[in-house]
Amino acid sequence: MITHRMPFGQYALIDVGVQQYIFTNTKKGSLHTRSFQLIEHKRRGFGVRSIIKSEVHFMALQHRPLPLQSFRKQHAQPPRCMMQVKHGCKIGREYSLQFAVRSLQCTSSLPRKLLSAHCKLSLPPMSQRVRVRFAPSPTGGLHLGGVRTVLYNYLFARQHGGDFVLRIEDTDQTRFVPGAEAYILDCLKWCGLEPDESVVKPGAYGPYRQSERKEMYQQYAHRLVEQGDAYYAFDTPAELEAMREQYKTPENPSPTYNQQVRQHMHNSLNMELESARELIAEGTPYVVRIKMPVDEVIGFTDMVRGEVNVNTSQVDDKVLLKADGMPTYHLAVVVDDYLMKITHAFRGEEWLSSAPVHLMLWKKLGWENSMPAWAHLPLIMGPDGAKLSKRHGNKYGFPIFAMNWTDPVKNDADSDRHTEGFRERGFLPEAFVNLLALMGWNDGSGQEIFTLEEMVQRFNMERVHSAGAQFDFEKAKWYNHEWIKRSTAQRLLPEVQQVLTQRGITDCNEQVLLQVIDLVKERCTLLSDFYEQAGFFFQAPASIDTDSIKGKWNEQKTLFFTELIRNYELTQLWQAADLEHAFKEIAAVNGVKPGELMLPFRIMLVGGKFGPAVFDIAAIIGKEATIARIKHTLSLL
RNA sequence: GGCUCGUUGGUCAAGCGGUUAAGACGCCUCCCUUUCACGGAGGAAUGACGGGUUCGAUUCCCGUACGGGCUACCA
Repeated sequence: MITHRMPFGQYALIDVGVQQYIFTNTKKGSLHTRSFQLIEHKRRGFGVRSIIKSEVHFMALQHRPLPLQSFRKQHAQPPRCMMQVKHGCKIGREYSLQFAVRSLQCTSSLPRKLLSAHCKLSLPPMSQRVRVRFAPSPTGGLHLGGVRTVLYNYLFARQHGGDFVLRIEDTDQTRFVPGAEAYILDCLKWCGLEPDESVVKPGAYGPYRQSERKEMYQQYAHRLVEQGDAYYAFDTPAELEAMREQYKTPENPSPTYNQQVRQHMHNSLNMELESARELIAEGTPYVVRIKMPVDEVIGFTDMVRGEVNVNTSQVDDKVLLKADGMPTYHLAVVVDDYLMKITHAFRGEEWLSSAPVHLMLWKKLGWENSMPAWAHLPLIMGPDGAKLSKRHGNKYGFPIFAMNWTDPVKNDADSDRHTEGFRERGFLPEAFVNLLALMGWNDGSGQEIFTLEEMVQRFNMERVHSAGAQFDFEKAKWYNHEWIKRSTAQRLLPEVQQVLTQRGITDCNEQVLLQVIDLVKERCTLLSDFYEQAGFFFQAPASIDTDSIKGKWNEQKTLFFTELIRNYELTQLWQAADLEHAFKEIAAVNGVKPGELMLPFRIMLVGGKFGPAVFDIAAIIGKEATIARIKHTLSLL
């Protein structure tokens, strides 16, 4: 018989006779539906196998973070639900336990590394006001993945009644691109994802540009040096290059400034701190690097990936403060997230491997209790499976950026100076945001079309995938098509007007246009399609597909159309039904099947084999245009 | 190479130990439609591999393979 203990936060402490185990769940989700990892055990006398079919009781999950120590103090509270060990087994040097909770079953195993002291949760208490941030660097266009990150931030913030802040990460002076910041703001505006706080709408936590917060970072960098958690390094770029060359081997193609290497470099670790200060006083350029501890395991609970643990020995000593006095991303995110009271940090998976550095900083700066919950979002890939980049757009012919972007630094000779955006390609912002949301998230119901409001309602981090998704432009177009079909003519009006204007169709009656939009919208996948589908209502077609008529043309048909012209010229009735009636009557008189006449008539009016019902078209374009177009085509045959 | 994350049809994906393995995009066939589209009905196509646990594994565990990411005084 196994006595029970209970989990707090994510821990389940289980007494197994004389053995004591502590479990923590390894994945997102609640305790009874996820797997657990046995993270600490004391073996006394008998193996896991002997507890097969024993019973374990434990407490229900409480969504409250708790350090291991305090957990231990409190574990005497009464259990709330039962867990039954179903079986245990040994795999190599590891153990696997399987147990059932109520009717559900879970499996756990002993991890390879015993991670006893590192099971602190990173979920902040939800009583705190939720604050999230998107922190782009203004170095160019805003691409898909960026917008998706914004979207998830936005949805999460709205859903929890929190704040969404936009922070500009412009710490790299060398990569400054004029206009990029304003462009990002414009993109967010177009998408309808406007931040609550930003450079143009400051809140209580400004400034919102990192370059304007320069001094703040320095004090923390120096504090870390004081504490011995960071150090000054005087290595020149050439020396660093030499170091890389020196340590480079086929097995280790990219050596890092790590725990071994730092002992041989020009830094304050290898001299008296005073001498280092003197060097600095003399004006020697220096950087501050973090001193990663030797052989500690550092881990956190990622909202999408579960437990992530890394040994600090594998992490290099990243630069925190650059020689120009600016912080690197690593220092800046931590300091700013802390100062801006960020509760949840969403970013792309490309950041996962530097998370240990950030974690260490939170810890060493003494802010561990305010650390945000992390969520590393899956990457969006190109058709070839690699992280989506501008390159893919060029190669496969689809946009990557939200809106057109012209790089002011490049000149016209550069082929990639101009990059096309989804907006200019003819996407509706509603569709763009919708399709992005579904790259990595779904609500489980099978629904694919969501309004922003619906997404705010349904969004749930627990349903965010951990695997990357390949971007499929065909599917993206489908979303747009769906949105165009579902939108009212009134909603589409401004965009359609713009498309037509750009193509030189400037004076169209608004009422007529609304009618036309409803008639043709189901044929438009991109907004630009409205030119082909609606343009002929306002302008005679530029070219007529006479080849499709000529084959079956004959004198009889010419006679029919001349008679039709005569009839239409005289009639006062110009409704679609009237026109059709007259058309069929004349066909019958001439002994021609209407079916053979409809296609030529359509081609005369629209130029090709497409468009809505012919008589609807004739009714809208009016008597004059209808007759003129028939005559024009007749002259070509 | 090291570390790390991932792996259900061509693509997006549901599923949380027992299913004929949803649905969507794309593709194909048919119907509707005197054009194109919309709509409707069908179809082909899926759990990387090897072990383990279990009465039973797509689902839990381990390993291998493959893919991604990171490996800058860039973010």
